[in-house]
Amino acid sequence: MIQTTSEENYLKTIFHHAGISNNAVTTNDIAASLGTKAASVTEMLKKLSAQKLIRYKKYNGVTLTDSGTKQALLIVRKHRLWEYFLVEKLKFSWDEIHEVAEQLEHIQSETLVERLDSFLEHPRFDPHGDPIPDKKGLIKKSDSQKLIDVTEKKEAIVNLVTDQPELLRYLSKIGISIGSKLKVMEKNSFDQSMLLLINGKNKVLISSSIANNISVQL
Amino acid sequence: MIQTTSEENYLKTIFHHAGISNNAVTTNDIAASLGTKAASVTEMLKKLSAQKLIRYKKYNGVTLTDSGTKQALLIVRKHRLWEYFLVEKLKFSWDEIHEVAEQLEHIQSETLVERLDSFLEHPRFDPHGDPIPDKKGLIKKSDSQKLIDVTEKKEAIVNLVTDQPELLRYLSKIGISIGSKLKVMEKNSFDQSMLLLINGKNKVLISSSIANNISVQL
DNA sequence: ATATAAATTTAGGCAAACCTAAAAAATAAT
DNA sequence: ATTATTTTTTAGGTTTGCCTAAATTTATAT
Repeated sequence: MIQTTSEENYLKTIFHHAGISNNAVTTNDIAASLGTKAASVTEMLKKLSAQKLIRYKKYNGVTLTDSGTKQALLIVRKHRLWEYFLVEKLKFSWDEIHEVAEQLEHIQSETLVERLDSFLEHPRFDPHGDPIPDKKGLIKKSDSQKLIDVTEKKEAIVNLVTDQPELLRYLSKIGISIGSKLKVMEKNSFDQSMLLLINGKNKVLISSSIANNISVQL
Repeated sequence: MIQTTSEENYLKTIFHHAGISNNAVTTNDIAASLGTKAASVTEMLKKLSAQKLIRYKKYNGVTLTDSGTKQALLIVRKHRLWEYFLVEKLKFSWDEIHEVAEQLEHIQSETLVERLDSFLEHPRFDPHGDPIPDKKGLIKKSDSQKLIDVTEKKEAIVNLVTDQPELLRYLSKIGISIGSKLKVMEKNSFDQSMLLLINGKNKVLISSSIANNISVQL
């Protein structure tokens, strides 16, 4: 059940592209992320599929199975723990850590990960603010935060909206309600407006005052 | 100038077999250590030779070049620093560390090694008591110790012998003088006698009273 | 010194993970 | 709806690091 480094990288990439809602991911997207060619991706998808880590149907993109998701989350856990270690203990700045963590995340030793976690006193977020899954691959729900504070490229789920009927009406019109999945596509620094992708479908631009009134969790 | 993991393992193995005095190492010995077959070793020796990391002449064994030795020492440095980390910080017992350190030593990042070294406050010996080379690949000479205290399988260089003329005569007869390279082949626990390999050539058994009067450094 | 044994190298193959180029399927555009 | 475009897959190739079996070289033993 141990994956090769390459298989792990594919799982991780699929996981990151699929987002929380485990959307189907395309061959080309994977190739682009990994810097490989589509043909190589197809080959690997067959291998991962044979291991039941992904659901793969020709020409149809892939989704992670539960088992695949768990594997991916454990790799993410390792990656983020090492990032935390590099910043907190070795005093790396957080733009130096990615390359090294990419290597460290593939070290195979459950003991190592758990001892590292203890040594670091069970951090819940990595230096980029991303949550660190626990040893079972579960991400503890983060406390909710204002949408306006969500970083670019992050996905979040709508949690609460203030009960101003006018705002609620507007939000429902553009397709935002509790439980909606939002991805922050762009944040415009001059006016704090945000371009959102709603439920993976529609793009909408919202003003900072609206973003300020939507509460989400990652 | 960056090696593959496999190349690094070959260099390290050659280094460990060659000992301080850089003796020629045989194809079969390398194969046995690495759990590969002789044919695979031959193949790799050609690659390392092409990179001028070893001197290789068919049927003649190999020795490390200066460049190869330096590479090997840097890998050893990483290995031992990680071992120290695992024991001192992550509370591994020292029989659990080898497998993990074997993986960690191949992480490619000079910055990582140097920051780790600082974080650990520049340890000079790993948990097995082996010296940790510095960033230039130099092993600081350890303080001299009595031959009787040297661990089995370790190599040491004769440093000082007490000036008892009788002892000196005896030692010179069996081929031991200042600068001789000794490898401790066996230590007999019942009488503390030691079987030594002198300068990689002759085997000699010495009693504990003699071993007690020879000072060496690793 | 010659035969036997052991060590080493060569030759030919295999699996993993990549590639290019061509074929097939799905999507988009007129 | 049919063509054009894009995406994906298939069909060979390449490289790295390993393998087995056979050939060669070196070492050992009578």
